[in-house]
Amino acid sequence: MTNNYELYKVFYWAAKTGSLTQAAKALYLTQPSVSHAIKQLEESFGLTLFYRNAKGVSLTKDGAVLYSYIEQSQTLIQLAEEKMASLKNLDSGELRIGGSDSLFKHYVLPYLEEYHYRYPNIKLHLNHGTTPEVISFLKEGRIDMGVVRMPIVDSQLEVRESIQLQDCFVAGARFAELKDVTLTLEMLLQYPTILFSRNSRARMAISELFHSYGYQIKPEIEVGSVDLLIEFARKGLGISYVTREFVTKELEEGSLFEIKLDVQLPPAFVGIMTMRNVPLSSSAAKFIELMQ
Amino acid sequence: MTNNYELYKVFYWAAKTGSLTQAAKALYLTQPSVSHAIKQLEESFGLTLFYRNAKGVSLTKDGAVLYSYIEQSQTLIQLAEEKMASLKNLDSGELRIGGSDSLFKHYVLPYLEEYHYRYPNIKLHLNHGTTPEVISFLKEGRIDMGVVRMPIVDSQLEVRESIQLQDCFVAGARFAELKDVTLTLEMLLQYPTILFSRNSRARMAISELFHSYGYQIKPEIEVGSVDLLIEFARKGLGISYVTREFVTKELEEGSLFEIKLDVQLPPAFVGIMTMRNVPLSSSAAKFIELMQ
DNA sequence: CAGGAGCTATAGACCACGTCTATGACCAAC
DNA sequence: GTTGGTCATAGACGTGGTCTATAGCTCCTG
Repeated sequence: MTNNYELYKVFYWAAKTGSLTQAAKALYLTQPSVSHAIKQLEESFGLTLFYRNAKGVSLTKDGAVLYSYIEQSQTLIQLAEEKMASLKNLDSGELRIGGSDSLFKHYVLPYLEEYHYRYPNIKLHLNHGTTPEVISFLKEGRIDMGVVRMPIVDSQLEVRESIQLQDCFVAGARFAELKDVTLTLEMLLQYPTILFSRNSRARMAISELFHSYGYQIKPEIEVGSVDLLIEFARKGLGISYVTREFVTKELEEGSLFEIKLDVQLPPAFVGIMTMRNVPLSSSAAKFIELMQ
Repeated sequence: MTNNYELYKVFYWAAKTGSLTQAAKALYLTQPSVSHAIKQLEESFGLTLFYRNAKGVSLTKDGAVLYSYIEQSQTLIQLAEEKMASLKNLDSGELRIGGSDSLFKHYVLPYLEEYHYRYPNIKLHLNHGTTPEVISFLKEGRIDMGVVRMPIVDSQLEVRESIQLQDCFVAGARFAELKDVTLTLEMLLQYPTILFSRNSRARMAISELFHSYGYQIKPEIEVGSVDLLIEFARKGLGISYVTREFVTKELEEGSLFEIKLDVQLPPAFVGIMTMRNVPLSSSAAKFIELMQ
């Protein structure tokens, strides 16, 4: 018993409308096609499904039994098709993004607001973690995309380069004497520094820079969040290494100022990671489109 | 959005087995056909349904949503097909018969026993009524077949002639003097007679017979059931007009004897009625086959 | 009662499309 | 590197689903 399921669609409409002619219209077929289809079903079961009357058809006992199953089945398919359409045009679905707290707060958030405004029925899931954590989230399929600092070298990942960030050292009023001075790395090391504690891209980048000049940077204070980096610098606890774009407000209002150095600190790029060879969900594709 | 539902069957198996190749085997297709089918579905939705891995396929988020609907839908269809098969081979279903009490008791019952023994899962419904009532049951679709006395003249009905019955007059010990006598109709009328009260075929037939000879038969007693006809005759309340085949036991044991007449009483036939132009249910077809 | 307007069934022709074979590309494991 | 598994692609083939045309039936109506 392995029927062409298409026949059930015909059966459903014939039973529902009580007329082969009406069913044909609903299915954009001709009446003989419907008649033929019903006959096929009947022959495959060895049962009569419809009484043929002068004014249409009506279900036999056996046909009514079949209908009770097929009706539900068809309804489910119709619901499925509607659901697929709503997923397609982002009337439902979800978007799962991984990244660091600071990038979320300072970079992704505005886009998320716009996205949520446009597609209010897409559920948003944000998973924060370090770059390696985000990468494994991605590989495990727990997120659709990750927003992290470049460079990323992983052949399984596809990385879209996004905005450029410039890290820098900033200090508050306590170190006002450094405002108009250009420091060397060596001079900087005389002051207490505050670095991000976790094994982040930014931390690694600055350590390497000092190392390449023969120095080693040992922070006075290590903190676990970008907000604390900023806060501690403002309070005068030391000189913080932060992303300039994330302290625009403080720099403008003067609560922090940037330390000028005689070396160029390396720029950083934000990358939007997705799995190579894994198709994007429409929600994720739309979000990436929005960010670019 | 009007898809070929056949594609959902392919999708179901692909998702269920996690492999296009396995799905192809389950459906007796080739792998490229399955691949093509899935692609069609994906294009029709504008969504990706599967991740293609080296060792098979796995559902995307969208695909998983679709599967949650389609799985149920397919299960229903499979249940429907099983149910149809069980209806076909009489593992389930019902049989609704209409007829008179006496015919049920003396004629249909043995067949019903055999039928029920062979097909214990077929539910039996017996509806008793007069011939016109049974005919309207049939026309209303409340029964599958009717067992009544002939003749039936109705172009909507198909009537299969069944066994022949012979009505006759019987009496008990009280009228022992009539045992070896052959009576004329006129002589018979001297005795008290007991007839069936309802407007039955048998009653009509005997009234007509007397009428055609210029007499009129007025029963001493009218009773509402065949059992009472027999009982009253045995008790000596009169001469009952009954169907000979229904009193075989009493005739054999001698509690009743048949009155010989000088005229031939008309024979009666039992007819099995079904609706012409309305297909028989398999349960009814089987029962009729059993009776013949 | 004849004729029309529904309905479904049947016959036969046709061509799209679903299926096939053959092959390619890719990946993982040995 | 080789082998054996996966899915994707290309192109050919032929069947089966669809069509048109028509018949047959029932009911309704003038």
